[in-house]
Amino acid sequence: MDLLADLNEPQRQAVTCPGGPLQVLAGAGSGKTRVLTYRVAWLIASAGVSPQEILAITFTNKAANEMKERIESLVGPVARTMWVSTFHAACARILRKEAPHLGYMNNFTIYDTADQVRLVRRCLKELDLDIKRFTPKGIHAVISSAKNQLIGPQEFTGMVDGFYDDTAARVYELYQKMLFTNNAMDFDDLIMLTVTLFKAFPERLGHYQHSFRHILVDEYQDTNHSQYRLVNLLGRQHRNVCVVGDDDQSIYSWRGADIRNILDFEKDYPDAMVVKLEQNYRSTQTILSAANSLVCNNSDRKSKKLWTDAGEGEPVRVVAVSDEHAEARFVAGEVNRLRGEGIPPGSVAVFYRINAQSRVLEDIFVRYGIAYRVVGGTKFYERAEIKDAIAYLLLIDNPADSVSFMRVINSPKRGLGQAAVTALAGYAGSEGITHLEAAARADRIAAIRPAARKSLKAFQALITDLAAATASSPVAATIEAMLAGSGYLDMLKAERTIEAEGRIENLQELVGVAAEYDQRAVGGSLRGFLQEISLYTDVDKLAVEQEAVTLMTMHNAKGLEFPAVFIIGAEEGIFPHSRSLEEQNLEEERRLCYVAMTRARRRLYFTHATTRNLYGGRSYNMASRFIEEIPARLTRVEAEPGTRTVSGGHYGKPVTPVPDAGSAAGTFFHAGDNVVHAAFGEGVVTRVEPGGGVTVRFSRDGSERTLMVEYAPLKKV
DNA sequence: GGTTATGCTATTTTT
DNA sequence: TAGCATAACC
Ligand SMILES: Nc1ncnc2c1ncn2[C@@H]1O[C@H](COP(=O)(O)OP(=O)(O)OP(=O)(O)O)[C@@H](O)[C@H]1O
Repeated sequence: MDLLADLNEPQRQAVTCPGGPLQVLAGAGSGKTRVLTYRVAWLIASAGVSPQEILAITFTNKAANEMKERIESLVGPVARTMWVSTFHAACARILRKEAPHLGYMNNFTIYDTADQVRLVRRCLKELDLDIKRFTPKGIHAVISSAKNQLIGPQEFTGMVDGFYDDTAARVYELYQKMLFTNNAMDFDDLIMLTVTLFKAFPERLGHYQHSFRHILVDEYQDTNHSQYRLVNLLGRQHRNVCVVGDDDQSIYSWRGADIRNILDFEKDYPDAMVVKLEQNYRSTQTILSAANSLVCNNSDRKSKKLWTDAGEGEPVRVVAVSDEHAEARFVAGEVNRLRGEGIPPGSVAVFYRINAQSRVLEDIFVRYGIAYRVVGGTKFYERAEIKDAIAYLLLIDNPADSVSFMRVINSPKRGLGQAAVTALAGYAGSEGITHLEAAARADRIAAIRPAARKSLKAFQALITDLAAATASSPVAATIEAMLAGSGYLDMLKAERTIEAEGRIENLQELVGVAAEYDQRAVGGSLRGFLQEISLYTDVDKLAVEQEAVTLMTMHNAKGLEFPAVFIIGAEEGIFPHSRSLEEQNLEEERRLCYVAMTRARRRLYFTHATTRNLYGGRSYNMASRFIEEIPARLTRVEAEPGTRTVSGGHYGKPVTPVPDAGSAAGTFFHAGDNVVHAAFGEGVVTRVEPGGGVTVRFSRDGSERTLMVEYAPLKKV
């Protein structure tokens, strides 16, 4: 069987394990994901397991799609009926069928984090609590972590004490009630309610236990308790549970992930077969040794061997720069240099600790003309206009959804004030009807003025009409009709600003996404579309655009690999982040560093800046302790000219100056260059000034301005 | 009731 | 710094 030809011996052993509990605990790049993928393929192709009997769990939707594709390429289209998804998506799929058992409707809405926090805020207000003291975010975090522990509202109330937690418990109860009346669930509910369902309806559990003959979980080190329980319940009958992971790569404890899940697997399944993988197929020996030395500073870990036959490779480069601009310029210059070494920009990734760090990088990349794409950050689906549009669609699909109703009832402005909306909500509550139904009966609500009544009724009619039309029209058409009919598009057009144009473009992109869905999904529906995008994040659409540098947080980098990796902002306070230090999470930060480093195949860089602007203030940071945890023999330490380090010479090695990456104005702009400025438009360089300035004459108004190259949003054309 | 301004605040990581 | 929420104002 040629499936097995792509595997080494221990991998083959894991892949062909006939059944029973199986654990693969192994270091980075040792082929764990490959094992999982091939095991699924093998089960289908050689063990007579039907694809429908397989449940494979991945960490992101993107990883799920990749795995599906890979399996399909190994065993053919039969693979399409497998369940390969995230925990959340799998549970959502189960609950779409089973929700009525729990009193929810099948078309429940899934609230994203912002919706959840908004709902908590509403609960706090309803209970007349001090929002300053009990911040919606804080309370939400408490509720979320309770749910991750499978602690429902009543149970939570019963077990906590102390004023804060008691208050949180009251909010939790109301919050859960509100979700229920809105026919909505939050992310954590997806898992918790699935477990609840299985506990309350054993025959439903039996059904799924029976149908999932094999359960496989990737990135098992980042599962939380509720997910653990779920796997445990589902796997009870066949006991064909295969988990794959690396305790050193557990980086989501703040989201409830519990490293004990993987460490205790053998306790839960004493008969488990345990396979170790020790050959790394990704990185050079230098990178591996560096990462390993680093992570050895953690206690409480299962030590793992890891070797490679890829050779020594280049030293890890550690570069000191003066500030974040110099840092970005260094990276940009290096990206250009790497091209010459056969590493195109598409093979380069830049990782940072916090999203805010991407800004400067983007600025400089634009100026250098380097293509890049940012993964994560302000996400497409979190933009206000997209959320508004989706809220309309959700309301069309689920008239009971009061959060969506509230979101869009006055955007665009419909002449409804606080008073009218409150009266409407009150009426809906007392009559036990939805907000939308209440809008239809606006005439009966005394507190609402005639003009407002009229627009409420019009709104209700709009939504109802759109809902009636959805069955017979493609999703894209529904969205277009909604944008036009609601006046949303007109509102943006009337604004006549750059931002509004951008928003219109975003909405067009949404229509595009829907059109793509219409084409692809046979028997597609508005509901299907909404369900698909409700669990969708930007990481999932990380398209393999060639030639663009990838910018993302280290968390997003999990599971990926790149020939060259830059880890920027390697400074105390940033990485490790000061907040993590406060919370005693140094070891998790170190694991994050380990994950980031082991994404690199051949080249690895750390940069740290003496000073940087962050949150509006200037800070001076020492180089990250993580840098010092890498043995000096594996690194090459350098400093850009003019860089002074904070603590001075704490490296074990003399510092070699690095040639300037080309920041001087002269190297970038020449008299006669055509340029474009973000605010002033197109122009031409008339003079290059000493000291990093250029004089540009702008064609728009004929003005001449002298600009500092370092700061001006100026680009060659 | 709507608009605008100012005033605040919170800024880690995300399915 | 910027993004949001509330307050003052029209
Ligand atoms: N037997 C093998 N022969 C050749 N290449 C392999 C083999 N096994 C894995 N690889 C390659 O090694 C790389 C890492 O594999 P994979 O992503 O499965 O590892 P992993 O253990 O899941 O990594 P991580 O935990 O770091 O995300 C991939 O490029 C994969 O194609």
